[in-house]
Amino acid sequence: MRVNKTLFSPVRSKRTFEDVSLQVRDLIVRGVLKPGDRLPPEAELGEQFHVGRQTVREALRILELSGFISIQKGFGGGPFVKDSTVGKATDILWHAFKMAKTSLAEVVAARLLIEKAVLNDVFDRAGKEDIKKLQENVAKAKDLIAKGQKPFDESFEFHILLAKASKNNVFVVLVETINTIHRRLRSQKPPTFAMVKGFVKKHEQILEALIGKDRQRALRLLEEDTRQIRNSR
Amino acid sequence: MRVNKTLFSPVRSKRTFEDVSLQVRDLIVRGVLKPGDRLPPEAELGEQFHVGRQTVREALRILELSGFISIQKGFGGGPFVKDSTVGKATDILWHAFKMAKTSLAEVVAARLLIEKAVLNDVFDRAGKEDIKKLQENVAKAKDLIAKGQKPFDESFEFHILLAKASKNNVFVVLVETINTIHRRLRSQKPPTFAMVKGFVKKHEQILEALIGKDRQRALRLLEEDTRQIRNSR
DNA sequence: TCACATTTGTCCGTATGTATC
DNA sequence: AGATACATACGGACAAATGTG
Repeated sequence: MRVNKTLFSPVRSKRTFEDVSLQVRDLIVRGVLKPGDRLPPEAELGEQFHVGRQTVREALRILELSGFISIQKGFGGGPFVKDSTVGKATDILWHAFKMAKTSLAEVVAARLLIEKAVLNDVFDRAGKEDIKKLQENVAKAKDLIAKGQKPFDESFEFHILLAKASKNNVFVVLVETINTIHRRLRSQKPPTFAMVKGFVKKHEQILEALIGKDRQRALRLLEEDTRQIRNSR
Repeated sequence: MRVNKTLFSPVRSKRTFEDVSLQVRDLIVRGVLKPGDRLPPEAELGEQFHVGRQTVREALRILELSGFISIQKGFGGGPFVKDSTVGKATDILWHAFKMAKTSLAEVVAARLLIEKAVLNDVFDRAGKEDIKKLQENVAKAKDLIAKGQKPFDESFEFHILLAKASKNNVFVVLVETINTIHRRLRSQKPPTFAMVKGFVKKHEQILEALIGKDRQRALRLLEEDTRQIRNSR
């Protein structure tokens, strides 16, 4: 009796460009190649790996989409090692949600639950530096408002800083991802000046509650903040 | 004064293969092309888009890595539209966490907080069908144990079913992502038979608490279950 | 401003591997 | 077992972009 090969052999698809991309990826993940490093041009990579240029290009496409490298054309150009890979994951998840016809309400509900869990952790773990960064963020946002500008990025950054104060990198990535998706979902109608002003006001109050160690008030304020964002559609 | 081009022109979509992949991706996202559909072979796609085969191939690489299509070789093969795009995002996040040197403790903490939030929602939203699916899952796991096999996938699936019972697609994706990463982090030491048996026991108790509407007990059991998994390293 | 070198982007022709009928 | 249809891979060629002198 012949062994069913689907049981034992789905391990290798034997595609050369995958092999090449995996080799380069490992060099980056293991830190041999560091952010900012320039890889050899396509032709030279082909010589070193003993493969054609087309194969190299397909490997580079994979690495580029995965966020490991960026590519610049022309003199002095070529593939460069990038530092962050979160953005591309956000992009893929965004399309995954879109395909699954995920509603805005679902995203808001998920965002609220996660940020509440994060905030709860922040109360136990935040240090002086974290508080300081949050204060600077709010101060900058208020400054921009005073100048008549919308502190859109600062308003977004506040939530990232909160996640960082939880001292858990997973939360930073999750909050970044979900909030980006949330922002994209309602991007057709950007918030008005009054709305952003309301966000900053809430952020200031959350920060006060955090300093005053008033956990329940902070959680309630965060909920109001998120619902405020939801209604901005 | 010359306008800084980084302010206005980061829109560059000058690359043909990006254009091609975007066009095909939109057809899939908008549902014109549905899961299981077979796309024309590379040569024909090249003719329709008026581009070369290499350009088509690079576009297909992007779509493949993004999880929108899979590619089969040989007669009757070609690019096929896939249904789920979550797996690739998980892969990218996994490497992102790895590069950021995220610890197992951080992943476990994040997983626990999210699953507790999800379980809390499940108490309000789960219907009869959800309970039934969870019961079937536990029954199958117990059955495998009785046969002396490790119900590894079932033990994983239980948490996905819980997320689905929350009726929020975002949670399904998040739980799937984090749990997969958690599993990979401890994959060097797979759980023993006794451990998996312990998981299933906890799952059964959580299900009982869910049916009995004992929210606090269910949350406590979930915490025990997750900590049990952590200790299996 | 004008070449000029470097490197990616693109196309074509061709050959080989692979899965199905 | 052989023909077919498809992806995979190579090499050559030229265009386009980009920085240098």
